[in-house]
Amino acid sequence: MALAPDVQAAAADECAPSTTGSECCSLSGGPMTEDDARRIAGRLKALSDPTRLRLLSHVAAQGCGAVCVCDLTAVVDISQPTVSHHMKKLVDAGLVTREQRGKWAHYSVVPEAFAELRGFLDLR
Amino acid sequence: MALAPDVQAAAADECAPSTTGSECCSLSGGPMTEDDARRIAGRLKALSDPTRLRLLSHVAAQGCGAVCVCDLTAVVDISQPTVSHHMKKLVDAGLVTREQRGKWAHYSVVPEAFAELRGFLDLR
DNA sequence: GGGTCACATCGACATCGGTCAATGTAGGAT
DNA sequence: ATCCTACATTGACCGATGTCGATGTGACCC
Repeated sequence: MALAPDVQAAAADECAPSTTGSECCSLSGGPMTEDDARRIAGRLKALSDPTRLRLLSHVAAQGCGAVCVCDLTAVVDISQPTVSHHMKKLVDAGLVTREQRGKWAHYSVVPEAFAELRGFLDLR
Repeated sequence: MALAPDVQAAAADECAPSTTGSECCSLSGGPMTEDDARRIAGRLKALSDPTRLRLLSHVAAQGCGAVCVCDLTAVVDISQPTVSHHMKKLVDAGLVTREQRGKWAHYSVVPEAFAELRGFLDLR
C-alpha cells in the first residue's frame, strides 16, 4: 500500500495539538468506537428532520412547561398521526419526555441530552 | 376546537422565563421558520450516520491537519466509493472542506459550522 | 506515450424514513 | 351506558439513503 501523503507537513503550519483529553467521547477525542458512533448518530438522526426541529422548538420554547399534541398540530401543518410519530422518535431518542396527564400527553425537553450533544460537537 | 390544557398551571412550579433572547435561531428561541429548520436539519442529517461520525472523528482528531481518503478507508471498513460518498455529504453540508493537493484529496473540519450547531442546541 | 495511483462518479440494489387515511384505545362528560 | 375527545397504532405508499462493483478522470512516474 502506498504511503500516506504528507499530513505532518501540512499540519506543521501552526497547530494546537488537539490534546485528546476529552472526557467521554468528543469528535476530536480520537477515533470513535462503532457503538459510540451509533449512539450519537441515533440522537442526531432524531434531530435531522425539519418537522421534528419545528416541533421541538415549540416544546423547548415553552421553557419548563409542557406541550400537548393538539398545540403542535396547530403549529406545524401536518396530520395528527404524523405528529405522534415524530414525537415518539424524539422520546425514543431521549430528547424529550412524555407524561400522560388526564387524556392529554405533555411533552418537555431533556436538557441533559442536549448538553451531551453540545459536548460531543465541541472541537477541542 | 377544544381549549388547550393547563400549560400555564404546569409551568407554574418554578420556571426560568426562557427569555427568548437568543441571537440567531436557537431551539428555545421561539418557533422556527421552515427555512431555518431545513438549514439546520440538513447539517444535522449529515451528522446522523455512524459511518460519517467515525470518518469525521478521524478528520477532527487530526487537529488542523488534513486527511486523505486512503487513510479513512483503512480505518472504517467500507469501500472507497462509499467513503467518497460520505465525505461529499460532509463537504456539501459545510462541515468539512476539501482541498486537492497533487493527486490526494485533503479534508479538514470547519469549526464555525460546529460552533453554530452547538449554539443552536443551547437551551436557554 | 503507457502505466499506475488516488479518488470521483455512475448504476443498481435493498433498506430506511416521512407522510397520510383508517382504525384502535383510553379518559372524561353527559 | 353512550358519546366525544385526545392521542397512539397500523398499513400502505414513495422518495431518500447507505452500500457496493464497475467505470471514469486527473495527476504523477517511467
